[in-house]
Amino acid sequence: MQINYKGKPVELAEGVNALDAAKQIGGDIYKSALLCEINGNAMSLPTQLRDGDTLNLLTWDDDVARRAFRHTTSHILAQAVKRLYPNAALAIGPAIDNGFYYDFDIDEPFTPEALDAIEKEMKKIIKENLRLERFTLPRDEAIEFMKTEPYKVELIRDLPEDEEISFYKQGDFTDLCAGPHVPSTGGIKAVKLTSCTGAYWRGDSDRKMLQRIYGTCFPNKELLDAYLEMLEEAKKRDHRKLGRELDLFALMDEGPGFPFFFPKGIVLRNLLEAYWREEHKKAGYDEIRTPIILNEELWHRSGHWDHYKDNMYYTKIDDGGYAIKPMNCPGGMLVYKRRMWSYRDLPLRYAEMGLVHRHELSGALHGLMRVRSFTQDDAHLYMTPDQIPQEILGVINLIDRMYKVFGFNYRVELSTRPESFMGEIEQWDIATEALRQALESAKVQYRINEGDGAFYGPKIDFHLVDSIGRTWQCGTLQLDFQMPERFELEYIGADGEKHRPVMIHRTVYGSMERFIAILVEHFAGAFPSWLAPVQAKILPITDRSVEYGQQVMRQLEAAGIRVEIDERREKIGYKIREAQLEKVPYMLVLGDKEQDGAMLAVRDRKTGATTEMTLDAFVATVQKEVAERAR
RNA sequence: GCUGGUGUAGCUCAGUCGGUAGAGCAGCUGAUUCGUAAUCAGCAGGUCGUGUGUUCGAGUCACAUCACCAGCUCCA
Repeated sequence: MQINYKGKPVELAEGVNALDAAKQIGGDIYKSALLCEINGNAMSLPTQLRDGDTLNLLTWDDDVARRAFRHTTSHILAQAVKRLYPNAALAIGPAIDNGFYYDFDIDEPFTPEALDAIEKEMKKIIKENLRLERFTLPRDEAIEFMKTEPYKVELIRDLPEDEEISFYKQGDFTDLCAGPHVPSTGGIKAVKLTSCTGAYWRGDSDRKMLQRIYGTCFPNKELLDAYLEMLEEAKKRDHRKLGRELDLFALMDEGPGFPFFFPKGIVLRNLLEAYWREEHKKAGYDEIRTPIILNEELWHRSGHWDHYKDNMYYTKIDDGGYAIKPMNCPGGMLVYKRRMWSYRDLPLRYAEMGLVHRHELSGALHGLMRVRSFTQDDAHLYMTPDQIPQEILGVINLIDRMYKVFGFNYRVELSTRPESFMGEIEQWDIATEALRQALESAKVQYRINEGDGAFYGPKIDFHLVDSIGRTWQCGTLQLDFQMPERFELEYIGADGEKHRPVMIHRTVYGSMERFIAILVEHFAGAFPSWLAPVQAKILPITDRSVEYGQQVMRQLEAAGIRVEIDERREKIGYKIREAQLEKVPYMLVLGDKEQDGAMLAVRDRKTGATTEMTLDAFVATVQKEVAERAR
């Protein structure tokens, strides 16, 4: 028979599988192939080929193959656990980014020592080099076959009627699985179990908590070591560590989830706000500010009471009930309602740096990424229905422009109607479709996040990545027909009649706190000069140069440069080391030579190179970088 | 909130079998006046997260509680 491989015909014996074909094709591909595609479908290598098939061999470099490799390792994990804990019930064990996990229902949670033993057993299974064999069963027989595994039975019952129910068997272990897999356990050359933790069955906090084991695996030990080293490096960028080291911000025991910002942190924050105001002014926004504490009745009217009351903080003023705002929109509504509007006034774009408080679960708090008190760079846009597409696009473009200045790559998600929602389903469908069309017309790559919308409307979320690859929602764009309804917002149309405006809620940074955390990790604390809390540090070599240093400092300050001086009687090497650790972009080393020539010796933090220049030239350099927001 | 882990000086960490607490860095004092990533010496610094208990005696054991870390759930 003849198959097609890389556009060329290959002659093969009848009944040969893809693994045999790989051997016959020759070269190293046989050793590195993990998986194949037959006519475009990902399949395990031992799959029989048929005359006319198009074959593609996949290696570690292919995402699909990596996932299969990790998935096979999760089966090995399950097999090892079953050998050591025959009573453990199997739940699910998928491949994830950078590794895999498997959930078990077991009486005693796993301990770190138990993980070592399980990892040892996994290595034994790998050494046994067991072949993975696929078979299928009709639904009834599948349930009968898995009758000792209640979670598997539940999974089988939930499979669609017409779905083929397949199993993979490796030695003494068989698991319900759609596949595909690598051919045998021997291919997993490097494996490490990284952690164990509780996880709810099917992600539902009302259901039983199972025990999850996480691990990672690679086709060789070098890749595993490189990965572990990368994780160690990433930890050094952790914003919680850098925030303390660079004296920017910190969280204290006295206020869990309520961050403190120190002078340098506030410089950074103010710079971000200044840039934000500049962009928003250009984009036609006006800025407002609304109170942090508002009357309880307002929160009933907005619907927050019904959908958000467990996340809110409350207080009493005289005898009246008040709530601390968890969102800025109700206050914004009142600002809109202060007068009557004409269709000629719309769209109206009101931005607000709004400080909100939310009672997040204690276990959810995470440095500045997830706090209980944060400032949203919020805005509410009020428009006529026909202005919707253009306003959505305006927001998408604004977010894209601002993220690019920082050099961020971001991921976009369209989040649809949640289980707990306000309003009519038809309106939700219209709003969701409007967002989808805007994404399509802006040619933005996105994925759908089913059921993750806000209670008042669907949304587009913009996610940024932290130092160890976790993603965090920052920017958001939410289309809302509900609040205008609830607050009876109106404008007078061209027809002289009253109409209801449509509203968009949106943020760019998301929250100042989270954005700063991402920013710190993105730059590993070494901010570009336009954002650096201290742009230049003057390092006099001896006491003799301190006065010249102070004179330089005054001139730089007058030119608007953020500068510090290190007057301590320390050696220059020591001062440089400290300035370097503080990640100051420029160090000005000043000694007798510089003073005599009225020059500066400018040391660049990035390269360590020193350049002689005049004060004016240095000012020009920094001012140019700031103006361009150079990275 | 849930599962597991951690909590000792400002920071990073040691502390054995239960016998009354230790280092490096930072800080302070003094000396050193020095040319591109750590000068030397001395001093000071802790109710061992908090509380209760067991014990002749608790950093160490038990229970409770608070905070933090990883994950789940939730979310900007």
